[in-house]
Amino acid sequence: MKNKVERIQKIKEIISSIKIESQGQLLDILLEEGYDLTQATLSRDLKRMRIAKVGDGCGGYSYILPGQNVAKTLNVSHHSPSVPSSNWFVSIDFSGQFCVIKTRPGYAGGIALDIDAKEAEQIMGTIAGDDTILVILRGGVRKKELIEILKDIIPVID
Amino acid sequence: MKNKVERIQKIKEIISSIKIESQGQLLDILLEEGYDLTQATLSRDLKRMRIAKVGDGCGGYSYILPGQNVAKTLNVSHHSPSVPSSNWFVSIDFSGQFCVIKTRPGYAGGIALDIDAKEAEQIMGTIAGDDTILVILRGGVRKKELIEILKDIIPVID
DNA sequence: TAAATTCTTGTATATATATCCAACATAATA
DNA sequence: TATTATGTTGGATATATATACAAGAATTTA
Repeated sequence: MKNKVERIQKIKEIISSIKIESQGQLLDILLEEGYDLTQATLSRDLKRMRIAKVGDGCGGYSYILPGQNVAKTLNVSHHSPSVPSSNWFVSIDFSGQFCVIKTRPGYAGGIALDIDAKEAEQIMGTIAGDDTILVILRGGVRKKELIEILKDIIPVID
Repeated sequence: MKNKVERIQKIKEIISSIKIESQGQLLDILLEEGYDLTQATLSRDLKRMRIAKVGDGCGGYSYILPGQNVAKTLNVSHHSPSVPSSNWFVSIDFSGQFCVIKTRPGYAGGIALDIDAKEAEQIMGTIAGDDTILVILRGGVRKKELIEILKDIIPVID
């Protein structure tokens, strides 16, 4: 099956570049890209590839590659029209006066600028690496307050 | 709900000690242990805990904690941790929930990837510059715990 | 305390995912 | 080549998992 090798590669590529929330979503993208397969096959592929589905900390789910943090930058075709607008988002976590937002590789800096631009008094500052943003909050600021501030940057937040 | 905290702890315990293949199996164990809950609640717990279901490589599935490494299908660390003389390492410091690792110029990014790849639940995230890595820990994580996680990467640590 | 708000949960159900079976393809062996 | 074994897939379906909703705790606020 010549097609299978290619398909597996493509799945990796997609999952490492945009946020996938279900097999159905991934299937749609693959079909649009011209691959011919069914959900049954996709399920088998994901099992063999050891791709995992986990909560994203934000009310949704996300499929992740084993060791996805070892990020290789791919030349990805972003022409899929069904890609959600928040395709950079990976996860969000809170701990004390900090919030850590994980993004797809390369997005952290840009998103941090957006957050800074809101000039919210509750936010003391942000530090961004390549795929992680640290948001430092002023004392006593609650999780909910920050979510309120971020909700138009992270649309899927709940 | 006083019970919830305990239950969450128990779930971690079970998943880290025996192989769980489905929520149903985990649910049965919890019920036997005297916990009173339904599949719906368990599903929510697992989502919040970011526990993932992945193929086990042997025809089945396995639930894993965020800290447990999924065996990667490919690619290994470039600068082998087994090399005793870690010429990149400069210093390590702890302060509250932060750990700052200094490296020789240019190494920080690569080492940070290795730290991320461990997917340790105690680590909330890392941010790397050129010669400095900031490791952000979850609340209550002790210095000793982090050292245990890092000892593969920083061989000289004690 | 009362009222309002925010959690937590179970039931019932919707949705998502895995797998049985049969068909066909591919590869290996005689 | 013929035969056998192994692998891949889709369709249908079974199974597993997620969630809307409502009820009742727990927590906060007035």
